[in-house]
Amino acid sequence: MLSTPKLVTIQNIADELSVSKMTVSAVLSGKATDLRISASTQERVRTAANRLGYRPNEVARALRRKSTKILGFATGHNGLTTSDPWMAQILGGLQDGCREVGHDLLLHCHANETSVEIAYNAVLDGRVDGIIYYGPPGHPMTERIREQRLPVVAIVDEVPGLPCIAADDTSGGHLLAEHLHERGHRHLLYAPQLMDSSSVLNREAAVIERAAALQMEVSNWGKVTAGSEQTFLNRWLQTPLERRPTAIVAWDDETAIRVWRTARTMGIQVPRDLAITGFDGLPTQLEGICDLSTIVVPWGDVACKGIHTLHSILTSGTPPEQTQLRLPIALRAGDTT
Amino acid sequence: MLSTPKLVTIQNIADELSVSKMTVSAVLSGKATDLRISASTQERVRTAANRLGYRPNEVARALRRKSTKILGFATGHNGLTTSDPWMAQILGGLQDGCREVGHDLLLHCHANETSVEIAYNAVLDGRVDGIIYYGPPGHPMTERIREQRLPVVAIVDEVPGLPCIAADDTSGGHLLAEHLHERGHRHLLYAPQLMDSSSVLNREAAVIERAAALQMEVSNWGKVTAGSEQTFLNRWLQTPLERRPTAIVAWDDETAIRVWRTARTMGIQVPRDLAITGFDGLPTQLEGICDLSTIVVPWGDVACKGIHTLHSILTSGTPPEQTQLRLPIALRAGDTT
DNA sequence: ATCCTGTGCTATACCGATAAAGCAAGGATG
DNA sequence: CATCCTTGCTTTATCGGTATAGCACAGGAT
Repeated sequence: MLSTPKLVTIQNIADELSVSKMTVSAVLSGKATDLRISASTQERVRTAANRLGYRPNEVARALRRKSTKILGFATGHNGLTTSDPWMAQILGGLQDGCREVGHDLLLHCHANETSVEIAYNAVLDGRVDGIIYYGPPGHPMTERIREQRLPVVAIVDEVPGLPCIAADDTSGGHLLAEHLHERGHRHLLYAPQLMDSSSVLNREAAVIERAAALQMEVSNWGKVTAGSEQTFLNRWLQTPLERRPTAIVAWDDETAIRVWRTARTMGIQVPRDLAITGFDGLPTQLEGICDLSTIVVPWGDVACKGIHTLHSILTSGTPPEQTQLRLPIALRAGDTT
Repeated sequence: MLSTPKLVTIQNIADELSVSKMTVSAVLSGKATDLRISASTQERVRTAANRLGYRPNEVARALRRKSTKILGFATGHNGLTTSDPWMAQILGGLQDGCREVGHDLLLHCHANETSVEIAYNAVLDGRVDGIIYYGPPGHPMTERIREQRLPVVAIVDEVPGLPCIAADDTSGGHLLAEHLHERGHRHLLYAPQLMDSSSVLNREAAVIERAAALQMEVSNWGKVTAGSEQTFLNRWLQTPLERRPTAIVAWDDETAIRVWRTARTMGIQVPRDLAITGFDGLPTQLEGICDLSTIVVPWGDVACKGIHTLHSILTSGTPPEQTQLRLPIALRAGDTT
């Protein structure tokens, strides 16, 4: 029969040595000098603990110290799952961060709205010390989180009133516009995603802003949904050359790839006739097939820094002065511009 | 200042109503009839609990019941991270399973060997009730896990002495050999990975076995490492036609794609001159570029079923009779065979 | 009048740790 | 010789719940 193994407690060791359990606790938690435990007793306790294979019960500790040393992760973006490619990077970063600050990571990213509610409750239930939140600013829970001053750090997307670690999407948009300008483009076509994400909106705003500053025209024909690439490109083909954008700036890598693939099958020369850019900088197992020009978002770093920020909030009791952070983002010029 | 919010405890409610905390506990944990609490008192307790926003402290409960209702996940495969594409699917399955059985999921998949040790300790520390293990059978920790009869369920790779949920890799290998036989191939070239994984070894053995049964020849030129695809294919080109394998059976999708890509640049016609198959059935964001013939491994289902198995072990106290499970696997015939 | 039974709750202990105060014995000090 | 300090531990309370036993009171049976 498999079952939770019998635990060796501090009391077992105390009985074994005929000392009080406080003595054992003091020795094993390093407070021996505070309580003035003799060297010989310390030695006896440590030996017995080793022999019996003692491990302190973390649940009991957590109850006493009122902290589980577990951090939670919740997403408020509907439909987002751990299978999404950038989520994998985020998870990796969260784990790295947790290891660095000595906490564990509890996942609450079910692909539905209850995720945030579950995570929110997890804090109130004392299951986690704090939460990393990746979701839209308007989620109903964010209001409660602010009101109750719960230890929550937002990542990737800004949430008013909460500390936030994100990528510098604005710089990313600028870099993209500048890059295309350098390559001689004067008319861009932005392919947006209408999602409740400040990150995505920042990308768009920055491209448009910098493009305008560089005297470039920016068109917007609405989103390129999966399946509508051909229609989209047909419209492009039918546009007279003088009014035709020379580059499509997709809101993310996936869209860019879809457009690129369709363009290829339609005989459109990339980047000669049409340049295409993405945004995300995701590695893919098919890398090399399409060397997409894109902005590399440091997903892992954002997540990792988020954990550190959360940890310092929990440790210091107050949010660090710099709770809004934008991590540097870089252009990766590929073959599509 | 952000910090752990002030908790409403059972005692607060008891004080408020001038009843004992046991009364409150009984009502709120549904044991009211056992303890014969009057309907009016029950009502008063519930009202007060709602008004004060009471939530039971899960840590205190966990201490008493000696179960955290948290399950851990550990990988013993060195270098494996959450960014690996099949890991994303596994994580998704683990989460689904956890939600179904009402537990939380704690991650311990750092990309190094200590992952298992950390997870192992987490059980002993009482932080998690049990563990899902994805790693090689020979990991030193697996021995201790067996000895101490810890609640651990292996997934994907078999570990002697532990319950295991895996994909039916053997059937997958058979399907692959049969498929290639049907397409007229009589000489396969197996591109293996030498890794300490029963899953991968099963794939290989099954392909070879069924190929032999179907009178097909199977060659093996060793692994195709990243970068050596060209050398590998040159050897293939230089092999006289009559001794040349007509299909490369790669141990996984990623290798298959690498070979396919290189073959294409070398002007080798796929599948006319050379067929290529993978194994994993991963969705990719570049899907459509290469419609690889592969075996679809139900990673998510394996993980989810693993959670259910672990849960039933913890609940029943004994491993269910059927602790070795192989989930069905399917062929997805693409354009490369 | 006494015993018994059911109702409705309270008291106590416990889960496994830690914080804080207490206390006995021995040596130093006045 | 009485007082104080130091050493080396022990005692008690606490974290926030739950399990178990107990107890006061009312009403019916004997």
